[in-house]
Amino acid sequence: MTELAVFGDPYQGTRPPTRRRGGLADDVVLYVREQILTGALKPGTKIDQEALAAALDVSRSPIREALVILGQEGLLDLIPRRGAVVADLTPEDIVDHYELFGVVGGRAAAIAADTLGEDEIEQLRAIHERFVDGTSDDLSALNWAFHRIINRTAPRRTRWLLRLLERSVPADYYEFTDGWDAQAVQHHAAILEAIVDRDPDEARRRMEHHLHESGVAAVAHLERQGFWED
Amino acid sequence: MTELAVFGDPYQGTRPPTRRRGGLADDVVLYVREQILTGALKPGTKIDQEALAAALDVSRSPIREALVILGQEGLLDLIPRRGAVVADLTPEDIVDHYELFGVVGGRAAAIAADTLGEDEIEQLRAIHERFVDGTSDDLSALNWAFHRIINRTAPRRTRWLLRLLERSVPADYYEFTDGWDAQAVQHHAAILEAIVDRDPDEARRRMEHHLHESGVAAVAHLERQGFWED
DNA sequence: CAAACGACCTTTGTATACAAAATTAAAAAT
DNA sequence: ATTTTTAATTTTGTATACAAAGGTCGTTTG
Repeated sequence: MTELAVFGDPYQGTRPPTRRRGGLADDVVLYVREQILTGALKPGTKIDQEALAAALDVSRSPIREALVILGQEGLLDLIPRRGAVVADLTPEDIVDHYELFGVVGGRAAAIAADTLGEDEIEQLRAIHERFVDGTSDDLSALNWAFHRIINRTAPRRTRWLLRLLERSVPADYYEFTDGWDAQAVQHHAAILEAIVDRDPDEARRRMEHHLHESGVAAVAHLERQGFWED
Repeated sequence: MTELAVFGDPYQGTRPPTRRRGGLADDVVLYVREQILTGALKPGTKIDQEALAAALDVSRSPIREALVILGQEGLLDLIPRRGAVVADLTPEDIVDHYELFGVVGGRAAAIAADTLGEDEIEQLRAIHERFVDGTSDDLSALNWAFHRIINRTAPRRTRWLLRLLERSVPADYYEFTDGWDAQAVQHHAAILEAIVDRDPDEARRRMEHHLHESGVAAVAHLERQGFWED
């Protein structure tokens, strides 16, 4: 894909940015995170640096940097001098995480209700329309775009935390849960309404509710997938 | 200090644990974070890995791991292939950060109001008494102990986030602000009351308010210290 | 037979070495 | 004189080498 192709992309700004390629450590993070969040790496499993390095065909340097990042995200427990272990990730953790997502995202929604420009509200409405419509092939991208418009008005530190919370949890999975889209449409509609009404408190409550339910859906989905089997 | 001394320590559990010594990277993190949060390292300053390594007399390996951690904390901007730069830290960032602390700590307080055992409430009251009294030499430790009892009942992920938020912000400074202790006593009393009343919603509101005011105090203190001069 | 000790092996943490990108400085061209 | 190009230098990212702590397993000792 060339740089120029972006200008013709109808999804402009409705999609997570294709991460500007950093170093090998980023790749390792992506790989290991995926392994953990899909359940391929079970809690308690020790990460052998040398083995991982060999498997991904890189040296231990980027491996170690990746482990530090995943440790900061809470996905690994880093015990000095005895290595990294996959952290527990119980249903309670998932629910808790989405609840946190809720209070932080709720804050963003409240701010959005206060500060979003009319033009941005119009964008939000347009995206929501397409989401309701459901004919779009990429509902996940539309969902992301909806939240993005709300979140990007939040102050810097709040945006930072939202990005952090977004990364370190199973996502993009529950979105295909049966009936989830219908529920999400309802939630989004309610949030949009509160924002249009310039009602920050209601926007916050509804965003909290939305993310709480998303957490429940995520747990249900993971359970169905056998994430906690064996 | 020997291990055994702990058993005779009257401050048992009222003090942040003296970090179990990890690797050199931890030391570097502590050092650089201190430099940033005291204003010695101004936003925009580039971190020269080699120079830092030389200054701290370690190799670049632990330096790089430290920079990754500080990047995750949002104190550094890590730009691939061109190094680490001290991130902006405006008054708005500080306020925002404490506001986030508020919503997360508020959640913890709400949970505490619901789930704290009578014995723990008694501990909380005892600590608060000593805090009110003010004769203790270490008000900061008592303040920390108060919050700790509340926070440790929170679920795992919430505790993780609280620790993260606690680290990456100027703290322990505003505590010596003129009049802050008096205000904190008021706030703590109100929070304690809500917990005793088993009123989660009020506990949350009051904790949010407490941390909001703490943020304002922190900014005022930093401004007075000339943190944003030059 | 169980617990404790110790030699051996493995794995982590740190330092150093090397390759490639980015920055700087100098030279050439407009 | 200013801008562009190109060569030299610095600095990052990655790989490898080395030292020390941790773990293992067999032996010894009570």
